Amino acid sequence: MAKDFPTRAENYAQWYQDLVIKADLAENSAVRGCMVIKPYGYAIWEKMQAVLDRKFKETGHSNAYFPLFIPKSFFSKEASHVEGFAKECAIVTHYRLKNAEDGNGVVVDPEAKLEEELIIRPTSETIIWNTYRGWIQSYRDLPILVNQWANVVRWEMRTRLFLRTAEFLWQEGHTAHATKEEAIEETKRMLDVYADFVENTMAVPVYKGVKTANERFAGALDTYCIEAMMQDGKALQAGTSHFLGQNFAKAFDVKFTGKDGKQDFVWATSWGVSTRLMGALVMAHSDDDGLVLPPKLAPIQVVIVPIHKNDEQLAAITVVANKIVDELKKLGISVKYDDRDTHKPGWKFSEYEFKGVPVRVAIGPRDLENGTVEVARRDTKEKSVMQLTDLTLKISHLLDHIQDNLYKKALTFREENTHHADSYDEFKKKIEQGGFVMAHWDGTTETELKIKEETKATIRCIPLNAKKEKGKCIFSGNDSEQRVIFAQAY
RNA sequence: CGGGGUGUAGCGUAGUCCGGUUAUCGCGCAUGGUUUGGGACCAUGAGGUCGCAGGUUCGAAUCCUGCCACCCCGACCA
Repeated sequence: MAKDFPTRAENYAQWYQDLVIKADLAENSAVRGCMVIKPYGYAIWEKMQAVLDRKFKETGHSNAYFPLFIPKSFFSKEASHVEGFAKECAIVTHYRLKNAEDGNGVVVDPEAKLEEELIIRPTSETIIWNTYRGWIQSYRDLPILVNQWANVVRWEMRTRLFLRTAEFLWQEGHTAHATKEEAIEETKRMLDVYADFVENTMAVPVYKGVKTANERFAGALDTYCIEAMMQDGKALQAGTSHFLGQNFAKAFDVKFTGKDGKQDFVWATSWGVSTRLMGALVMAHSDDDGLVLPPKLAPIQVVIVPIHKNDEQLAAITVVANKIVDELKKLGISVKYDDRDTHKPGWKFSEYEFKGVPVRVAIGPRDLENGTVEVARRDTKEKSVMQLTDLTLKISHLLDHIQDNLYKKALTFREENTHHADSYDEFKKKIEQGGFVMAHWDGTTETELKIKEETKATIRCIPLNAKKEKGKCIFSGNDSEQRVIFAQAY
C-alpha cells in the first residue's frame, strides 16, 4: 500500500483526495464530475443505508420509486424551486441515435427531438407532488410517508469525490400532511433521526439547527440541518429536513377535504442525506496512516492475521483462528481471517490499517504456546496481549469502546475548535484560525452576505436547543436574541 | 465558467527550456528460490498509441495549433 500521500497538516485537500482513492472507496470515472464508487466504499454506503432504512421504517415510512426524468414544465410550477436548480440541470432533448453519415460512430438523430424536454432529477419534489395529487382526496388519505433511495444529478462546476459530484446517491423522504403542526413535527422528527444516525452510527457529533433564509432549500419555508466539523475546522452539512409548507401543494394543486368538509392544500416535508456522508466519515475520523472507520460502519470489523514460519504452524494457527471467527460471527461481528500466503504479516498490518479496520488480531507461534493473541486497535494504535478465554466478548466490548472513543475524540476536537466572538475584529481573527465561531447576528440577509464576502464564512445554522442570550450583532451592532454558528463550509 | 498548474507502463517519476539511435529510475506485477511477530531478499522477465487530434521537420515525449481529463484558487452548490 502506498505511503506516498500527504499528511493532513501538509495538504488537507490532497490528503482527503488520495485517501479516498488509495483506500479503494471511489475513483474518478470517464464521465466528468461523476465517480465510480468501488466495492469497499459501496459496502460502507450499504451499511449506512441499512441503518437509515430501518430507522425510516421504524418511524412509519415506506419506500417507493419515482422516475429519473421530470417533464420540464413541472419544474417551472414552483418559482423559487426553479430558481434554485435551473443552473445545474441535465436535460434530455432527444430519444434516438443514428449512424453518422461519414461512417464515424453515431450522432443524435435530429428527427427524434422530444416534444417536451425531460430534466434529469436534481431532486424529486415536482414529480412526486404531481403524483400525490392523484393519491390524495380526503384527510383519510393522509399522512403519506414515503421515502425513495435514488440517484440524482446536479451539474456542478467543480466536483470532489463524495463531497460534491455531478451524480450522487441519496435518499429523499417526501411526506404529505393534513396540518401544519404535523408537518413541522415530521420535519423535526426526521432531523432527529439524522442526528441520531450521524452521532451514534457514524460517531460524528452534530449541531442541529435551522438554516437562514439565504441558505434555505429552494421551495422550503424552513430548512433544518445537522452540521458537523471536519478535521480542518470546516463545517459540513450532513443532512437536511425541509418544512415545505403548502408551496408544492399549491403549485401542483394537491387539496384534501377535511373532517369539516372544507378543502385545504396539503402540508409537505422533504428530507435527505447523500453519499456526501461518506466524505464526512472520512474527514471526521481518518488520520495520516489512512482510514479510521467506526465499528458500526466498517465492512470488516475484525481481521485475523496469522504469523507463521511453516505450514504446520499455519495449520495450528488456523484451528485457533477459525474458532475465533465462528464465535465472533455468532456475536454478529464481521470478521476476516486473512491466511493468504502471498503477503507477509507486516504488509497485511499496513493494508488493514490503511483500510481502517477497527480491530486486528495477530496469532503467532508464541501465542499458541501461551494461549494468547495480540489485539491491536486502529483508533489509538494500541496493542495488547489477550488470553483466549472470553476473547470474543472482550473484542465485542473493544469495538464498543472504539465506537465511543471516536465520537468522544471528534466531540473534543469540535469543542476545542468552537469559539465565541463578540466583536467583528475578534470574529475575523477566529474565523481565520478555522473552526466554528458562535456570534450574534442581526437576522438580516444583508449582514450575512457581507460577512460571507469579507470572511468566506457562512451561517451554518441557527442552533436549536441553544440557550437564548441577548447580544449585539458583531457586524451591525443591532439587537440579537441568540448566537448563531459561523464557519467556512464544504 | 474565469485564473493557475499537471498529464511519460498499474502507481510515482527523469528527459521537454536547447528536436537526433533501442524513452530513465523506483515501487508494483509474473516466474523460481530463500523468507514470514510491522510494508522481506536475490535472480530472471513482462509491461509504453509519451493525454487525444492535427501541423512543422529528414526526424517530435520535446516546437506550433486545437481539444480532453484531473488538481488548486475563485463564482455556484448538498
